[in-house]
Amino acid sequence: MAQPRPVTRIQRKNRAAILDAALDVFSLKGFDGATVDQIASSAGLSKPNLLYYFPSKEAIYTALLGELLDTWLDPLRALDPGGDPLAEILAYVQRKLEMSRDFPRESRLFANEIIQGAPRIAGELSGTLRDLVDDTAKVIDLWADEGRIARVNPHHLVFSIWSLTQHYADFDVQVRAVLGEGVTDPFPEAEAYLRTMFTRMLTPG
Amino acid sequence: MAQPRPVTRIQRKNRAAILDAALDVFSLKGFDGATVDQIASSAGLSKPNLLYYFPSKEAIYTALLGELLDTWLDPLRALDPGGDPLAEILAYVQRKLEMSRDFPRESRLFANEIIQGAPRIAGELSGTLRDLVDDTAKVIDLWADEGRIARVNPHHLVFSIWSLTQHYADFDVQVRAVLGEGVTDPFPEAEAYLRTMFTRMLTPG
DNA sequence: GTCTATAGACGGATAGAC
DNA sequence: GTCTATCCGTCTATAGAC
Repeated sequence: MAQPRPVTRIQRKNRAAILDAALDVFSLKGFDGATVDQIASSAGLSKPNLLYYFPSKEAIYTALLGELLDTWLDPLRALDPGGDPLAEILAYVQRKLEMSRDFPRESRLFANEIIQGAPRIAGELSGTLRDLVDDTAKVIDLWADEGRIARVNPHHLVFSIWSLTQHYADFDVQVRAVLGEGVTDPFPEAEAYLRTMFTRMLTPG
Repeated sequence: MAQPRPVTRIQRKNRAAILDAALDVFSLKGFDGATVDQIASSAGLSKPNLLYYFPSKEAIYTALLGELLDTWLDPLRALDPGGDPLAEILAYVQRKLEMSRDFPRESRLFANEIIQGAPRIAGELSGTLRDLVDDTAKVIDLWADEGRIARVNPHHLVFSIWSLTQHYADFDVQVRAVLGEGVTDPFPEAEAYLRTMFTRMLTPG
């Protein structure tokens, strides 16, 4: 085995700058539409220098995807089966909406990947993701069995939370165009709307 | 003025084949990720022959977008202010969901365009689209004033209908991966879920 | 670690024969 | 209308000097 190289401060800094720049470009253009030149100049590096840190465009992209998938699913993992059902679901909606507000590039990166057929994370989708959603669905069904929330299709409930919250990141341009110049931040209204929507839908009786 | 050329049957057929192939490729790869070669071979033509019908890649793309925008908004235009409020909204949801089922490529084409900053339809979004949504919002507010539906933020209601229905086209791969191999058609369940969701949310009292 | 220079493949678009 | 051949630009990636 080779000795691990000492990682200098400048290495860490450049690697981070590259991944940040790559997130900018890939999330806006998709994998095929992005170019290494755009990433390099956005990171303040020359193209060969960037390729000194990552062996290929593909390697940058998969490094990004791999790091992101886990953090992206954390809010769902945080859902507590022992908590108050409606409060737990509303908290999940809010966390997801906050991620759309604070990490829109990450949301668009995943959206691009899925729309293009998820060629690089198809395995994760039908593995990790599917298992996690199935577990969550069991919890939701149990809550409905106990009469603590109204009965809903649990898988489609999860889909609806994803689509509603991610919409404000992925379709941000459209949301702002429709709301007009007067609205500088659509998120407070979105949060109130989603809270109302899910409360009315899930309150028993 | 030049005389309009007679349009032969083969011209109409090739033009249609090109647009159909372009829809395949652009919806899957986005504008930058698509190549003229892919479109040409998918249409059964050589690259120079394709460029005999359209002057450029850009021209094919804008021709597609222009033709699609109108039909895409037709379901919203069909919403009748004189009809029963809940029935009108549920009918709109259903028409949009049917479009996701029957025209997923069109949905993905728009999704790609918006995610990438809508460089070619920004004007339409803050013009035609915004006016149409504003008119619809007034109708929804009026229905709430009259107590015929529960009060909701009308703009975000429209956003939620878009995001929930288009999700089943744009994120089709993810939906099917999560539901598993047993589910061949997610749409019947989706329709039932959305009908329940909006009925509970909009029923007054 | 970072650069200039460039290889080699592929992109959009055109010329011109048929 | 359709083809082969090709121009020219840009792409990813590498070689090699410093």
